[in-house]
Amino acid sequence: MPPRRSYDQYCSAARALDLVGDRWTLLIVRELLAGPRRYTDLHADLPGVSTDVLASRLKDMERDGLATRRRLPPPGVASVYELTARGAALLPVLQALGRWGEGELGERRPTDAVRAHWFALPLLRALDGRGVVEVRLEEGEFHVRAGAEEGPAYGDGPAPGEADARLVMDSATCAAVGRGELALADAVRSGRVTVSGDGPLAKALREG
Amino acid sequence: MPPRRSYDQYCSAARALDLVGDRWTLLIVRELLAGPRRYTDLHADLPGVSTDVLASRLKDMERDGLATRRRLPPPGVASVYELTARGAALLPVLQALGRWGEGELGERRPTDAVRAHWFALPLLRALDGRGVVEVRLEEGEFHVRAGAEEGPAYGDGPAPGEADARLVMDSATCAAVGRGELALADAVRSGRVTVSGDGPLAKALREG
DNA sequence: CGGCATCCGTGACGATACTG
DNA sequence: CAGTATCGTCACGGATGCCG
Repeated sequence: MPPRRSYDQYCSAARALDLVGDRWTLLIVRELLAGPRRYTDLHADLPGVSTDVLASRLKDMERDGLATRRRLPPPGVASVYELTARGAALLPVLQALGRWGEGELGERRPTDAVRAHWFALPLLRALDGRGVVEVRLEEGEFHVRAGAEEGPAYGDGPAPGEADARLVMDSATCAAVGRGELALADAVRSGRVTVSGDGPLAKALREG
Repeated sequence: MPPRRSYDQYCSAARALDLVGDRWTLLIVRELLAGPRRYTDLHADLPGVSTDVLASRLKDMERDGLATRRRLPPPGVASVYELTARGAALLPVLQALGRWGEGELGERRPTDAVRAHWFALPLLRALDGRGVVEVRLEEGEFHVRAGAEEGPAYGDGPAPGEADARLVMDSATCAAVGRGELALADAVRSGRVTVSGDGPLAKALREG
């Protein structure tokens, strides 16, 4: 195992890039912010990454304390990767990158892959700690745990526990809310978002 | 010229990494946040970058609208690179990376390069818009333009215009203030920072 | 079948030398 | 001074094979 390549600069940003500056690393973090994932899941949701690079990145992340590998309880021989607290602390980095990248996003290109939970990252800011929200788009369903102190920040599918609100919208609306162009309350008012659930958040959203 | 390599994901963070995810790119941005720089300056302050990679990154950044090349007025045939507004908007990304990387920074390694203005990036947060401040460390002098709407966020040497305060401290103190572990006012009170200048900020700092 | 390891072709990178 | 040219090396991407 060769020693990790470093920029060798006494600068915290350069040190961060020593750890997460390699190709694919931050996108793996984005995936794991959605909760524990198996190797095969990661490979499926990161089209283009080769098997050896994915394995190598996961090893690096384990060595560097960003992720851990955990055997799932029987039955099954599966194991999952999940972020450590240190790894999860990269959320602000991904948010800053995402905010900056919004200007470049534009329309979806035919070659672009999409996963529903990729819409969760920008929503996390827009919801600003207002609880656990489930969202259904045409592309799929995901949930956001805005303001949750521990555990994954978002995830695929319905929320594991009780959600504070369920929202149905299209991806353009979801993107606009995530960008902050459209307040969630306004989107509900204009009928672009349908709210269900009976938590306080759901009621507040329905009643404007 | 080969088409730019892309992750091909409909995700703003992935799009951002398409543009700034290559090795050295964000560190070049960090350098240019200190103001216009010549090719040779960049090469000198980024030990380890090869000449062709530096030239290639600068071309990419020009093509992508992150930086522009400008001929300096005669005499001299020099030209400088400087960030566009789009490029300067990467400041939050570098700040997020820097904040995360603080935990890894530790003591300076013998192989680590240091430049005075690398200490400016974390200070920008700690000063929180309190004006133009000049700082002198053993490693050199730099200035921070906290809260400045336009122009470079920081730079080497004394500030081009009038500074609101001048501070002398050691690099450990500077790093602690940048990390938020030590309030600037407390550092002044304990004598770890010497304040000069007669602007309101300098007076406020001296008077506690 | 999930989780890699191996092999191979291509492109990116790093160091040095050289040029307008 | 500001790059381009060259070259060896390494990282990456794709395919395939192995092994529990």
